[in-house]
Amino acid sequence: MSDRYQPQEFEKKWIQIWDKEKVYSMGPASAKASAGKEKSYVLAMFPYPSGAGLHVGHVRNYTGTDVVARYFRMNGHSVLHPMGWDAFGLPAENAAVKAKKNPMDMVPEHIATFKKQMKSLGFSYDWDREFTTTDPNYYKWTQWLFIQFYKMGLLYKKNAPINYCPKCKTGLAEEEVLVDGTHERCGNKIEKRDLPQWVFKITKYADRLLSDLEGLDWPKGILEMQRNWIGKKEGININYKIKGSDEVITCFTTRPDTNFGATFIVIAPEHEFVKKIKNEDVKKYVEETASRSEQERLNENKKKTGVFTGFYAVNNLNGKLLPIWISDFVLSGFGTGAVVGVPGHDLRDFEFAKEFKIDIIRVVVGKDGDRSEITKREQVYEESAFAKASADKEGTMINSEFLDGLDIHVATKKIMDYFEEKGWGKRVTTYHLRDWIFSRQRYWGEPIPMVYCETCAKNQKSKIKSQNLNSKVKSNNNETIEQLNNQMPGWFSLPEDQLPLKLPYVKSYEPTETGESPLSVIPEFVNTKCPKCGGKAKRETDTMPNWAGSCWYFIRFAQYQRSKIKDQKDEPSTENWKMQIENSGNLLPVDWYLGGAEHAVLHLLYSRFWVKALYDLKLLDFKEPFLRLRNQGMILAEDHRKMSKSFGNVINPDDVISEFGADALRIYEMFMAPFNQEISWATKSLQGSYRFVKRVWDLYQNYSVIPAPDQSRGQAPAEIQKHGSPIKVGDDKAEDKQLVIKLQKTIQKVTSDIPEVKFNTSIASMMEFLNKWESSINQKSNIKDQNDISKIKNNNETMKQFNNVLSVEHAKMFLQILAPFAPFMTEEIWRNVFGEKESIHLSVWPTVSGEIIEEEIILPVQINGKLRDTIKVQRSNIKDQKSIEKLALNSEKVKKYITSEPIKIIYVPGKILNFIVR
RNA sequence: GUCGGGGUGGCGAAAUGGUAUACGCGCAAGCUUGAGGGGCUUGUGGUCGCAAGACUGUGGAGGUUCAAGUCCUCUCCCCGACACCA
Repeated sequence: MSDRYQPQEFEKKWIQIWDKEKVYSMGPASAKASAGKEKSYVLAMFPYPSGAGLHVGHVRNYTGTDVVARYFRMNGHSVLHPMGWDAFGLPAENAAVKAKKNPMDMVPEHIATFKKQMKSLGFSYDWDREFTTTDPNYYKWTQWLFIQFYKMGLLYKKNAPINYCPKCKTGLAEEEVLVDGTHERCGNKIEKRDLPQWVFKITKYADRLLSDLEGLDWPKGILEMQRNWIGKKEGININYKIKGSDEVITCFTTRPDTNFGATFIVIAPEHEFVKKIKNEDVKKYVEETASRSEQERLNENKKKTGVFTGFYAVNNLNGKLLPIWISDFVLSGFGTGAVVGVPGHDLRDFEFAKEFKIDIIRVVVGKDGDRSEITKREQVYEESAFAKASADKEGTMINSEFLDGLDIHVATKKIMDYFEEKGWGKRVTTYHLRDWIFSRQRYWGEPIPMVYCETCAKNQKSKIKSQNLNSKVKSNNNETIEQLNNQMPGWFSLPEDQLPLKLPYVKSYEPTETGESPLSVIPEFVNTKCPKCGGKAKRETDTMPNWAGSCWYFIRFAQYQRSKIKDQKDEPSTENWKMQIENSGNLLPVDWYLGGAEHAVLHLLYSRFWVKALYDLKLLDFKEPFLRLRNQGMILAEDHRKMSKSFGNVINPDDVISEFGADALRIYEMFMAPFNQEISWATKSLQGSYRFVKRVWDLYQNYSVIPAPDQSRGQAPAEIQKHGSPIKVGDDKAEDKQLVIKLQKTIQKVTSDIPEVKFNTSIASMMEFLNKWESSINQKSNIKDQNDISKIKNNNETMKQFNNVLSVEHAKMFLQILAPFAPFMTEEIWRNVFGEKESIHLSVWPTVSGEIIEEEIILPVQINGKLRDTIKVQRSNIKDQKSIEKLALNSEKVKKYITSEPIKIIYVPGKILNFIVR
């Protein structure tokens, strides 16, 4: 009698045994890596441990990652598969505010829940390496890194606009601002306020962040999003003299080829030149636009607004006067904040010209014979005046004197050269990427390890003044720490031995009235000694954003070995950092990084930036953190909406596990759809996976009650087991050959699918094998009446012969390829049914030797490309076209369609036979 | 608007240019009566037909090829990201 499948009973047991046996701990990495093994660093984006516990979406991501990790582990790689907690940041703080607790107290509780859930799912993490970003032992290093970046000149402090809610009197994070520009809590309009902020010079790395994308094995879409975010544009700054003034307006354009078509200039309301205009209309317009939020401007979208300044600029090319306008459609933050209007070939310029009745001149015509020229005034404001030709990035120049007849790309180059020769313009590269505001006026983050000393600031300032009399401080990208200090007089980083700068445990930590950090009202925190003069000084009270901890956590997993290397020093210093990297056994960088696409830009960009900076500091010897990236698709609720408490449609993994077991949940989530695809939960489909798991279980239970009938088929020799014996057909006469061939194919399929992240088809192929295995048993038992199968299955004596269809050795191989997906059940069978001493998860992945030996193949036969019949062909015969043709022509179905001598016969060996008849 | 990803049964989905719909769900019939989302067997794209079988079929229209879901051209629709970036 089969033992019933009761996963709840044995899953708990294996969690404990795996922990005890340290099955998934890699131990000191340096030792293992030096053993000449290939390494695989397999990482899932670590979670923010919320109070809600693990989501089935987490389960999907972590299971996929776990399958990959287990696969490489069984394939002999040295696998690093860690887990930790990203616990700083706004969500945690908000949750704590709501619960009226300190996040410091809540985080450990949440982590405990997450960890318990992860263990119940059987993820093969090396828990020896676990840490949370909120642990001072971790963030002392985050702070240390901040200091290194500061010292290399990557961090500076300046006034920058932050989101501020006047009603709540507090600074806000981007995430708290809704799309319509209101505060998510009170619904009030958000203002921008200038407050001093720490800013990261990420723009210095823009080019490298862009070009290094080349070598990454990432989803195309993510690469494209990063490229767009960096937004490199090559163009030219053209200087226009203002008539009757000494002033010059510089416009950035990527399309100087159209410059003969320029009819106006527009500057942003924030442009420098605006301040010099004394004109009531201008003043009014600028005030109006300032009072409207960026969102409002966008919402009013279609209609262009603007005001004429009364000034004209001169187009150097033809001496034409260009009226200078002010409009909020020109962004002060991009390019030079001034645009030359070419309404014939830019949609926005066109709309503007239409609105204010400005001339439209066409200077590019399409290649498709569209040669209409706009000359007549009446035509000018017709839609047709806007020529798509140049927007489509191809066309030929007209009305442009020496450019006439040239292709636009040739013309662009030529006129750029011309502008530069004449000294009217200069080629420039601009980026969409901005420097990264790194300050948060919030409690729940890493304190920024900087101190401000007023006394030193005064001294420094006077010193700079005297210095400046002699030599000017050059501002370039290679500032020394002294030069930097001169730019930020009075600011000092904490000495290394003062790290960690701990976040104080306090009762009240809610945002303050002034928009300053809550830490600023804690005197014990603020007041300190100046690291330089020893006098009174004040600490920086801003904290780091939640990105800080996740920027380098993957490095920490590899380098930090806590109990493993007892003498490992962990006090932040360059020496200790380098020592820890050396001891990390070349596990870095990350080989497989799996997670949601929502981090396409920010987290992935910031991490890449830090790694490059660390490379420049010679603290790392690689330039990219994540070599391979794969996205997991979201799981929606059964009703196709997002899972949410308020909808009441949340599936809790704990409930699923207690009902179906962790293996069934894992199999289902891997089988439900391709890994990267969004999918709705379906409990019905989960049952199908449960059924599969159960059927596998039942089949193997029959082995448990029968001692291996034949010693030679029992335990494979230990040697072979160690090195993974190749599967062979025909060793065992009793076996079903066709079934063994199917097993070979299944092993091949799963082996090639897992590294391609094709978990769904892996499982499908194993299901196919199971179907075949069962039907083979049915066949062998000569069951005529299918209804009796269940009766017979309960009879041990009858079952004995059924087992003969697959040898113990082969039955174990199937178990092995299933093991990454269903770790609990396979382990239970591996040890209890087959009596193995060591975990199946440390066993060696089965291999398939040589070609698959298939005696017969089924060959489709077509007539005129239409399938008419299939014929069985001996594999040995496969290259003999003549005999195969003959065989095909024996078929009645084929004969029927061949009424005359075939004109042509196409034969692709083993694939297809196609007769072409008239 | 720009970029990216997609359109295949009732549903989730498979298919190095070579038997379209594997695998799973659902459904139907039969069996098993331990029928409170239990098990087993068989069937299941559409149309016509008692059947054998025939025709048709991967959003649409063309094309390349002995052969197209797959390659090329055009087009329609859906999803995601960015968006007045000059």
